[in-house]
Amino acid sequence: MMVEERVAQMVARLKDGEHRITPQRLAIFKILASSAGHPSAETIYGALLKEYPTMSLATVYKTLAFLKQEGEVLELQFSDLGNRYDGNKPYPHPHIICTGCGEIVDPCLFDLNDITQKMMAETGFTIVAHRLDFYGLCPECQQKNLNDLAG
Amino acid sequence: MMVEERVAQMVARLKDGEHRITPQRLAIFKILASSAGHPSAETIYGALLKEYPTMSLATVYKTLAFLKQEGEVLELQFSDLGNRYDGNKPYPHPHIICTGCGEIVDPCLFDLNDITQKMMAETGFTIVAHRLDFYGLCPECQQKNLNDLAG
DNA sequence: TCCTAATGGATAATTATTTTCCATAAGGAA
DNA sequence: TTCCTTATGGAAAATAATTATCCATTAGGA
Repeated sequence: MMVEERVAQMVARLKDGEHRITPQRLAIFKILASSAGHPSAETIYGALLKEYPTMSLATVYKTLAFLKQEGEVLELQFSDLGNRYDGNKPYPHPHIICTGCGEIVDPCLFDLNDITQKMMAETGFTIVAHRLDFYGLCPECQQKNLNDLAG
Repeated sequence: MMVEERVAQMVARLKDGEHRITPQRLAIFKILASSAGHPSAETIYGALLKEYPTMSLATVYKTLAFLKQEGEVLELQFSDLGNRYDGNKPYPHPHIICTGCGEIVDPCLFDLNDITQKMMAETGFTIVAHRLDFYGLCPECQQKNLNDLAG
């Protein structure tokens, strides 16, 4: 989906819910829609400061909480890296996290529907979401490690 | 594995590494080995206070960080629930988390080896660990919801 | 028993996130 | 377009989890 398309989608959905579209919110939507990675609140805040010098971190957090509640953003919780946000695919999907540089990548999708069904049958839970993260070193960090060993 | 067996295992491994076995550490090992659930640092601290009135939360955190580094405990990070610890199966395995009561259950195991192999081939990452969490309502919370609606 | 580095505990510090409170502004209504 | 109401933004304080500091204590080998 194109960036403008995704932004328009967020705006439309929020208007339906009788929520206001403010310049600050729109700016945050744009950042989320145009981020390939998974920015933190702090990263989003930093990217907005030039255009919105009065922007407050609290506003970023409020907007993220709001988008999360509306199902328009996926929150990935990390107590060490800080939480990260995905506004492009706000539904469960796998991630690969580099333990070297902290990069978070979306691999091609595959779904866990079959496994989820089995889990529900086995445990009696009603499962509505999941999270699947793989941890390792990205190609760049692997190379860097080799160089460090050689040098 | 029996509780004593697991505790003995932790003690043996730490002694190998030239680490000291103190009464406080031993007590934390026992709690971890005998917890079916996934206690938080605070929960472990609370359980120890009766026997060790001078126990400090810092000691619990230090010991958990130490066990994590030694690969004897699995840390599950949650920025909202607080981190939880699993000293019985300190290796990646799936969890089911109840969004109602916060309970964390281990379903029967299945492995993601095949999927992990595919991920590595696709992305070029060297994957060394993963995390798979399912979110939903446990049977008790489902029943409670029904009762709330009826009442 | 002695010795010494590792450890425990009280406390302060950090860091991410949330709340408060009030002035401001969005956007529907007139 | 102007007005009005109420949601929102922003500064700052408050929370809460976790980590670091500092020093007295103690585990456990010599």
